[in-house]
Amino acid sequence: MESTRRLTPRRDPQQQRSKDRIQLILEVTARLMDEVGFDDLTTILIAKEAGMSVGTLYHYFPNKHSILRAIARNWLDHWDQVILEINALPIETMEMEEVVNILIDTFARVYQKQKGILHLVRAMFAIPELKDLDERHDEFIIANMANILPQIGINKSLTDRKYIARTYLEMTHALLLVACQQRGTRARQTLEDTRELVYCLFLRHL
Amino acid sequence: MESTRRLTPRRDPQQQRSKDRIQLILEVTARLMDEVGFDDLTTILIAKEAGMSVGTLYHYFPNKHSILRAIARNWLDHWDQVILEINALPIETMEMEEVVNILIDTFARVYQKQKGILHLVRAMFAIPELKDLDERHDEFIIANMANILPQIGINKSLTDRKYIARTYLEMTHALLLVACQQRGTRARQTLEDTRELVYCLFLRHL
DNA sequence: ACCTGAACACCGTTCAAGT
DNA sequence: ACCTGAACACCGTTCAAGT
Repeated sequence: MESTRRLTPRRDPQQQRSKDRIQLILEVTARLMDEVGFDDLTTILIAKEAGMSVGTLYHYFPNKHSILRAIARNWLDHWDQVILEINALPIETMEMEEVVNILIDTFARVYQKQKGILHLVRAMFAIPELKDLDERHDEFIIANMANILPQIGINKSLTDRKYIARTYLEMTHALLLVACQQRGTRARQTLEDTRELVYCLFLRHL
Repeated sequence: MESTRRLTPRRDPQQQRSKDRIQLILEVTARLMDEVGFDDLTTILIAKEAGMSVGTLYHYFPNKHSILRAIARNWLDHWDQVILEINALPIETMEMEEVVNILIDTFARVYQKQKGILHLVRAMFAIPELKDLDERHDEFIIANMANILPQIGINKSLTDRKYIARTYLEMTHALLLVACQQRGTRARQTLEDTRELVYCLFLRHL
């Protein structure tokens, strides 16, 4: 252990009451992140809004970043689960176009589902302590995509497929965030473009 | 004025000595940003490394963010200038492929030129006070791209062209940052992919 | 056993005093 | 006129004392 700071909750909650409080802290933090912004989000404010003292807050989370980390984890875990489900589909039997549709639709839903996604992504990018979470998740998505690619006809080396998967991931990430900030027709149009560009990327590496 | 915080240097430097010191602060900050990271970058450290007291630092910059803002401004200004130069080319006479090549090559050079580009982009994303800089710049690039598009055969409404330009900007931004983190063949491959995807995006909206 | 909040450490910023 | 750095405000974090 030594000087490495803990980023996980101090201890696993045993009682329902504790679990509720942790959940409450996460919800309050996610809400405040949207309301007061990232900079004015203080631990004392979070504690006050959650109806407890700072001390109690620190009883459940070892530091401020670990709260954001827990929110990020929930989101990334959901995403990981979704890619596993896609990977379990009978992809070899499908058209590439259909697979791309499923990928984009599912990913888009993952982004739209998370409240305050823009702030969360910003936090993951800005806070060094959250970088490892983001990186591990990226690698997980990339590994799964590298597994999907040969099933749609991209029979390259694993290294090459991982490389393609990274390009896929970064591109969709950027464009899905744009779509999250748009409404109605425009948002749908961006999804269409994303779909088409992914299709284009895959065709190029066939 | 009232309670709005100043983000520009306190006063325009009149003497060469002052200009040198401002330049020194910017260089030291850019270097430290890479060396100690974003979080451990304190004003006292910057002042010490620049061989002056905090007070003197604050004589030239009203606050910490304004230093990062000045670095960001320099980069964005360079970029703005580059897009103006491209816009001044006889684009109507060129093939779309050639135009895309020039765009990607030039943009890639803008990204590679900036020392610590990843930290800078992170700062622009994370610090709300720098958001307006980024937004104004985005709009400038988008306006110029919207002007270039009809010259390569994309004759849509201004709104539609701006929309295409945003997709172009976000996509290239994401992928050029990826390329900055890669080396040699891989980096070149990412540039190739970016080129191809932009080409694909433009063809789609022809 | 769990909670509180004053106290501590640290960093951004200021300003009275020095040259 | 310019510079210094102790002092102040504020926020993350801790821990002795309370229930």
